[in-house]
Amino acid sequence: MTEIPYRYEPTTTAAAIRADHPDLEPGTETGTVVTIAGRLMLRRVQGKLAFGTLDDASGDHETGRIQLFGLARSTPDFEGFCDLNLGDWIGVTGEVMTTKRGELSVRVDEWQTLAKAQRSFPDKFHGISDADMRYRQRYVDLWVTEESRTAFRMRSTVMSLTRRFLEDRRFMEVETPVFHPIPGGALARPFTTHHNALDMAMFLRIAPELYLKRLVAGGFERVFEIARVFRNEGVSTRHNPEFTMLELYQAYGDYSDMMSITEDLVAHLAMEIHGTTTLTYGDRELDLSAPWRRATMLELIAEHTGLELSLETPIDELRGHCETHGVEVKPSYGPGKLLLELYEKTCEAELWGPIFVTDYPKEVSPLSRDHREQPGMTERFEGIVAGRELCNAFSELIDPAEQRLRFEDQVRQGDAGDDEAMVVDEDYLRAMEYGMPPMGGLGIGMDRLVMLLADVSTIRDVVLFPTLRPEQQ
RNA sequence: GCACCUCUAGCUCAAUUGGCAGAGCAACGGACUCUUAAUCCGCAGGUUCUGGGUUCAAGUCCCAGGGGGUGUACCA
Repeated sequence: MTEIPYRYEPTTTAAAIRADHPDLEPGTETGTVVTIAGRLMLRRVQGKLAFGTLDDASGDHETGRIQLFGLARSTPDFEGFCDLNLGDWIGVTGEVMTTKRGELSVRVDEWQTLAKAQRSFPDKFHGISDADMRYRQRYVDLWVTEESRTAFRMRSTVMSLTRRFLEDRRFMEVETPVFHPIPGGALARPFTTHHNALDMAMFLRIAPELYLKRLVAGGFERVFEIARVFRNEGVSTRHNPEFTMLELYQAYGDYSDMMSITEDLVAHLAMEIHGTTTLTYGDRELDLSAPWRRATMLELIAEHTGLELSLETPIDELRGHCETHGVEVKPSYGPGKLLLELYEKTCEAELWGPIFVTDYPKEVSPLSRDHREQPGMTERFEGIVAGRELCNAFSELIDPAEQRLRFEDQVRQGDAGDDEAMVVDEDYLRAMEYGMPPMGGLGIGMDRLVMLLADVSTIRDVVLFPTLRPEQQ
């Protein structure tokens, strides 16, 4: 039985050794003694010599690995070293040197098993191809699949850069409840749970919006939250039941300020991560540089279908156009909802973008403020990139009387069978009644943003543990 | 939810028309003093996702179920 130490103290990493020792001649002995730790990914035993490849967390499959060089005459328990299995974790102390063939290596002068792999690692060359296994056993995937490590490192970088970007603009990060007594802030079906001591139903949040706006009413003029939200919907390459949304609210701003922040943030992330705002997504090029195109929903419908429509268009005519374009409608839909459906089915997927689609009907925007020029419309926009909604933002509705009317309209839609309609949130109205300043609000789907930056086509490649059915016994 | 595809050794994959389930890697035993997915010799490894059916004979065909993938719907 190998004794496993309780702690181990590496003095450096594979990447650092590489960086510190570029271009050594074959057969060099540097005199530098290091201690490193990681996982044995490859092994080549040749009689009285043994070569291993150790991976650690310091880089990718090129930079984050280093060769180990063991010799029968100097490596303690050489037999044991040769018997190590792929997947074992080990610590090694020895001199940094190059082999006769010039490969930078650490000579194994001392070594220590840190973990035995009791299960055999996947094929060292082919890795894992079974998607199911990659998601269920992410702990294996991360070691074996280079792209997977890269994507999740990038995700972490995106979150970190986003925080810094917003803090630099005087936004304050806050945390609001995940358990909501009333689900609100978005149109979606919630997950329900129950609090035993309080004996009450609770809902996992579908959006942090209403709490964040309460904070602005409370005097925190610029707030943001990177919020895990939960929606009880189907799963797909673009949807995971729990996902991460950035929401921010800025007092005294409006939706045009939100467009600027969105453009600047996305371009900033692209520059920091890729050094350019021109990315490849799938097999197409994507230019994220500001400014993004802006067009109203009605303009886009006209562009894609040739139909000049408006909220004044007779409703039967709108229904007819929906039918022509294969859009399913319910009798309860008003003109606003019909226009939105028409836009989504005929335009959205065609927009490679990036583009801000502006001016959404009041009927489908219960939390946005009336458009200052277009009656029946609100000052709302969605950012569409690569045919997908990336963000949603508006000049926030701040008038409690108007908000009450919007809520009541939602209740009517709910009574008419829309199980995603909102309900009246009296406390939110009370907060408004104390006075809520004009503000702009923005929500960005962070998972989808990372997908764009990492050039992956399924959300499961940017969510560490995506929702799956439990494995059968 | 619906449609299509898929499931074979720990991993990656073969298996002709329905005719004895195989290989590489890993593991295990051995050889090898400069390897780079090391190489060589040897050994072992299976409820072919599950359950039914057709057949002399099923990994293969049929039915039902399960997991996964893709598309579609739902999802601002």
